[in-house]
Amino acid sequence: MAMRDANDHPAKSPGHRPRGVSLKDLARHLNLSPSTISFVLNDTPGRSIPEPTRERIRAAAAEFNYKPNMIARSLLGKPMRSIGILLPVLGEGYHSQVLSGIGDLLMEEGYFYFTVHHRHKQNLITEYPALLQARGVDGIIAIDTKLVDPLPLPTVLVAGHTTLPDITNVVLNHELAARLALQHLYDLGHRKIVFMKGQTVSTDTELRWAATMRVASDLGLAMDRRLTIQLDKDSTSPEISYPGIHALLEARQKFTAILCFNDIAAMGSIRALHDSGLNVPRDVSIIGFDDIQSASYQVPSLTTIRQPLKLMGSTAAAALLRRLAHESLPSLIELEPELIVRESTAPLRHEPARKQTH
Amino acid sequence: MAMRDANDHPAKSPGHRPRGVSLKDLARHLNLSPSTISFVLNDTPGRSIPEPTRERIRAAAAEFNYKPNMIARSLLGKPMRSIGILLPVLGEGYHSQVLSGIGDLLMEEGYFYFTVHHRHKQNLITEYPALLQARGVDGIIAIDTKLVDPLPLPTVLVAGHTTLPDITNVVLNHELAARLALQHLYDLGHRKIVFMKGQTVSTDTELRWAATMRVASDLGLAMDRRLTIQLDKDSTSPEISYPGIHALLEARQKFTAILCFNDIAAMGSIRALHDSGLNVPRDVSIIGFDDIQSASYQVPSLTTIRQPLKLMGSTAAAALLRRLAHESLPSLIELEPELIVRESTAPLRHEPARKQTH
DNA sequence: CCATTGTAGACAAACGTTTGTTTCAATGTC
DNA sequence: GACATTGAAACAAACGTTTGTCTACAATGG
Repeated sequence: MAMRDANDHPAKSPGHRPRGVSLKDLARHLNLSPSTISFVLNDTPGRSIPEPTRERIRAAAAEFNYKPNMIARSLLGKPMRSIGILLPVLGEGYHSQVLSGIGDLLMEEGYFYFTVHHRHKQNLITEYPALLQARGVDGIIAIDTKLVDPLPLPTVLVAGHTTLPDITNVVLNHELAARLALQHLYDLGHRKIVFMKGQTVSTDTELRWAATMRVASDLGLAMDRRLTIQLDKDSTSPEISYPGIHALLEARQKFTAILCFNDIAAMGSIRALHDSGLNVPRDVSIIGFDDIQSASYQVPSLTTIRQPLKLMGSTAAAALLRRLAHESLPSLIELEPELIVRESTAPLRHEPARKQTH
Repeated sequence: MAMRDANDHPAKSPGHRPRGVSLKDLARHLNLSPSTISFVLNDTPGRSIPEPTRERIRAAAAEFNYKPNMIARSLLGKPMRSIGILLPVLGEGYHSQVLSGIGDLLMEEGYFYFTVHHRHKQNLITEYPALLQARGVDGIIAIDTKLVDPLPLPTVLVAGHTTLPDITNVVLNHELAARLALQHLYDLGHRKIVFMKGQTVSTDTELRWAATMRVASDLGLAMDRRLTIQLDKDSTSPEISYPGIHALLEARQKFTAILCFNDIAAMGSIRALHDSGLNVPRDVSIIGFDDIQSASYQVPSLTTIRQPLKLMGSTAAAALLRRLAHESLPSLIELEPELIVRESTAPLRHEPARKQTH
């Protein structure tokens, strides 16, 4: 049962990294060569090993909980079965949900993954892929990340919108998203709508804005520059939308609805309105974007455009695995948003609106 | 500038894993031996290499963006500078915040990490460490995970409460947490308090419950079995507390405050009360636990016991790195909670409470 | 002038796998 | 009985590093 010889200290020479049982250990124990064991454990075709020997080997492998060292294996060019995920920031919300979708699928398929956050810093974005490669990842998934150079490894982007060759993008149908949101507000009677533009670091910002503009003009909705909020703080906390809403109220702008860039901003907006004595949805309708987990448990719960975030994650992961298996892939995979109507939107009241805000 | 010879296809034989520039490539280019380059790049002491040569090597390394292959290096027993993180589930809330604290510190120190979720399944918990080891991690951090066997690698636990030898636990001072929460409710005049016990899978459940019992008895608060909610669904969504609250209302129990197991449950509780026509904090005071990011942006915002989650994460990570550097560590690191008073708690009203709930 | 020392490197082994090739005995064929 | 075939396994090279040892040459000292 004792695997190692008596004089074979578990922690060896200077570089004493704890290591599991090796093929060699097993070989010594079975009086076989490492290669024979490798053949059996990998079911390598074209090698004749009699069944009794195979049994003996498999039994010993199970007994000593032998796991092949992926590191040695990958040095030979075999896949390491681990991948790298690049994202702007850890924590709640959008990235977290996508990550969760990726993680579920990868673990199911027996892949492990590194998570790497770069806070949109360009030097980190360019540096990390090589460091991941040095750790043996087979491929990379980048979420909401602006890639400039092509990566040295198979890559799939979530919300990436790049035209780099050989890269698959998993994106939302922003045109439909904008249509669902604006049509909903329009049908409720809203005409004075505040538009919120995302932070410039976010890769979705431009596409979504353009789509929103197009749909607004289709519906004959006026685009009033003064009813536009530009998010700037690179934060994942609801305070991002606080200053913008506050400025609007200060300037005594009239509006009856806000189309928020995401649910976090929607939460902040509700809070800001609430703090100024305005009620959602009585005085102002709010529509969010993403449908993060807490959106349905807010008071009021958020009407929002659901992005299938987990699905986007798992789709991206599945795409990368297919690419690793040398299947060919489309360069664009578009997923459909969905309007989720909850409490934060309501029909326009026709009584003369609020007057005093503070 | 072209690094490889003409006949040296970038994608070689069958096992064509894309690989970066190797020491050998560099050696060929510089007409030096790999070892010499290794000496220079690692500043190995006791080797005499003249400055001009050193410069030449460093220049070439920079030019070709050479990064040492950690995999080959780790095969020799050197640290791989990556670690494995074990946690129950991805997504929002507690784990996510701790993870964020760990991730920040690790990346700052140039470490990479695998994230592995096991959904409290015992077979996965026992299996994953060996698979992480096979991928070369130097150590493991486990969050809210019930370990049974000692791991083959240096380990730090967050909210682990194990007495396994050689393991450092990073935990909250639950005694103080319970005192802060109950004293707050007590001072507001509440005596009929609902206690909520966490899911049995959560490692914090027992300690927190025991501490709560002790403090309650210190304050002379009655423990009414009928005013106890046992969470059971293993979920991170607010619905976990919905059934419990609902049952309480059905049974027409009288209570004026709820001490929730975490903020998620608090959100669900507020929602459940709200749906039954009860207002928080007017009719019932709610106190949460954790202070997750969205706690302050709820309406009403949550009074809660803040766990320094990010700090717990970074503390655990720092501890692991110290252990990897062979420094000795205490087996317990206790961090202090903090009472955050917001809108969800209020003084007890003395008018006869609500009567009809539906 | 020859022995000693020091300098600037090259060389080789090792880590744990995979895999193409070789070995050796037993069996089968003429 | 000589020879080819096959079965079962060992052997060896390779992957990209690190590191202990070795070599070639120049400079120094007496």
